[in-house]
Amino acid sequence: MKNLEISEIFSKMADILELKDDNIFKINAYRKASRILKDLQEDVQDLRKSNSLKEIPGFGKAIVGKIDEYLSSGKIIRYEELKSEISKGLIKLLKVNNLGPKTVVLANKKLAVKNINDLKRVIKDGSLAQLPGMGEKKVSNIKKSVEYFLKSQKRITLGSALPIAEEIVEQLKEKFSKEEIVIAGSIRRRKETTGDIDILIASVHNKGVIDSFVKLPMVTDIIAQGETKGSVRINEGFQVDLRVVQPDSFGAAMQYFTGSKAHNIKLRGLAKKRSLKINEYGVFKGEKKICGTTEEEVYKSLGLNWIPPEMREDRGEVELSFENKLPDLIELKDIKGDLHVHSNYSDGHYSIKDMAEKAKELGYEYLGICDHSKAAYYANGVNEERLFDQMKEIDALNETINGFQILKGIEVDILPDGSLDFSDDILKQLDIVVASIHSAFKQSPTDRILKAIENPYVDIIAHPTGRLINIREGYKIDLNQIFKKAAQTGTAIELNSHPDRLDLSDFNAKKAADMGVIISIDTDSHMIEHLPNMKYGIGTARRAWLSKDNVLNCLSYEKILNRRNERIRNENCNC
DNA sequence: GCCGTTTTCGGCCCGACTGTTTTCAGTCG
Repeated sequence: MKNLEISEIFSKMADILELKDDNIFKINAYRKASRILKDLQEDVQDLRKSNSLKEIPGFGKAIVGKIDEYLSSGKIIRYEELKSEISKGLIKLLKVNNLGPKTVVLANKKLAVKNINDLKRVIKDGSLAQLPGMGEKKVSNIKKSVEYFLKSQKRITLGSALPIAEEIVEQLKEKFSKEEIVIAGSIRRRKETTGDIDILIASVHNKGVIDSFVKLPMVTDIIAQGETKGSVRINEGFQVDLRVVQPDSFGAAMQYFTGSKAHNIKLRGLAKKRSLKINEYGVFKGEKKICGTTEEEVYKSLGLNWIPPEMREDRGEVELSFENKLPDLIELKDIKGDLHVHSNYSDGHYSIKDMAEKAKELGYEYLGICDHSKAAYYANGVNEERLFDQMKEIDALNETINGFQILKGIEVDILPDGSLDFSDDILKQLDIVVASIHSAFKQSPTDRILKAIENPYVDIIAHPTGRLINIREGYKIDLNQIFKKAAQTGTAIELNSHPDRLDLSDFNAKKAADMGVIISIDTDSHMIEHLPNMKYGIGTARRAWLSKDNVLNCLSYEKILNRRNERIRNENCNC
C-alpha cells in the first residue's frame, strides 16, 4: 500500500506551502487529502485501477493527478520542486509547539535558523527575543517546547492516557462534586493513541475550576490559564487541556471537543446548508441559540441520530446516521467470556483458579485458559504431559465452580514451516485452540497463518499482525488473503485487547468483519489485573463498527463448543 | 486546491489564549 507514503508527501507539501505563506485554503486542501489517505481503508492503487479516486470528496483533479503521477513514476514533480525551495530542518521545526510558520520563516530570514540546533542557539544567545513581535515570555515558551519536542515525539497509548484522564476527573470531582466532568477528545473516541488529554466540565464557576485545575498536584507546567480554558503539562510530560462551559452548552461542547476534526468539519458543512451555525456553545439560527444542552439535540438539529463517539471519524458515519442505518455497536456487557488468557502453567502470574474467580467477578460465563505451547520455551510453554495435567485440573475446578466454565485451551505456536506445535490428536481434545506466531516473523508469515487457518482444530488466530504500538510494526502479511480464508473456514481472528497491541487495529477489524470474518475479542491476560483490558478491545471494536453479531465471545459457552464441533465435522467429512 | 439545491467564481469552521501590541497577530485545537 502506498497510501501512507502519499499521505506523508501531501502533509509535507502543506507544511512547505505554509512556510511559503501560500493560500491557506490550498494548504488545508493538501492537509485534508493527506488525512483522507491516511485513514483510507482501500489500497489507493486499487482505487486508481477502478478509476474511483475522483469520487472521494476532497480529491479533485489536481490531487488525483498527483496520486496518479506518484503511482506511475514514483515521485511528484511539484513536491520535488517545493522540497528544493525549503530545507528539511525547517519543516521539522513546525512540529515544535508555539512555533508556527510565521515565526519559523522570520527566524530563518533574520537569523539564518535552518534546524532545531540553530533554534537552540538563537534562544540561548538572546537573538530570537530581539525579533519583532518576540519577547522574553514567548522565547521562554518556545524553549520549553523545544525541550519537550526533543524528549518525546510519540503519541501516548490509550492504555497510558485513559487511566490518567480518569484520575484527573476524579480529582476534579473531589472539588466540584456537583458538576458534570467528562473526558473528551480522541480518548473518548477510544483512538489507540492520543496527542493530549482533553477534559470538559459544565460549571458556572469558571475561574474557580481553572484555578483548581492548574493547581492539581500532578501539574508541572502551566501552558495557558484563561477564563474558560486551562492547559497544563503533568508529571508524565503529557499535555492536559480543560475547558469550562455553561451547563446549557455542555452537549455542544462535548460534541465539539470530542471531534474528530474531520467529523466536526462535516457537521459544520451540514449546519451551513441548513442556514445554521454550530460551535462549542450550541447550534445557532442567526443570533438565536436553538440547542446545546445535550449532544443528542445537537445531532438532531442537523437531522441526524446521535453518533457514538468511536465512530466520529468521517468514514461514512454521518451518512449512515442520516439514513437511520447506524449499527448497533457492541458493548462491554455483551462479552460473555475471555477466550485467551494465561496461567502460571506457562508465563502467567496466577493460578487457573485465581484467573477464573476474577473472570467470574467480572460477570463472565467462561474463561479460556490458553497457555503457551512447548516451542515457546522463553515463556515456559507447556509440553503434552503438563497440558494433560492442566486439563485434569480444569476438569476438577469445573466441578467446584457453579455457573461458570473454564475452557481447556492452548495458545499453540505456528512454527516456521507453518505446522503447529501440537499434533491434531492433542488439539482435538481441547475446547479452544488459539494459534499464533511468536518467532521467525520474516519467514513467510502469510502462508503460515493461512495453513493454521486451514486446520479445523484452530478456533482463533491471535494477535495476527504482531504489531506493538509505538514499538514495532506488524509482520508483513497479506490480510486480504487471511480474511478471505478465515471467512471461508469460520476461523475467528483475534482483536487482542492489550492496549499496546490492539491487534487487529480498528481499520483491519472493520475490514475483516466486512469480509465476513468472525472476531474474537480477548485480553491475552497474564495476570488478573489485565482482565479488565477488555474495555480497550471493545473501544477498538466499536471504532471498527462491530456489533455483537460479529464477535465470537458474545456467544454462550455451549454455542462456542457446538460451533467448534460443527467446523471439525464439516472439515472431516469434507462436505 | 476543492466545490456547487442561489455559485464555474468566490467562498472555504470557529473560537480561546498569549504576548506583544496599543488594537491584533500568531498559534492551537
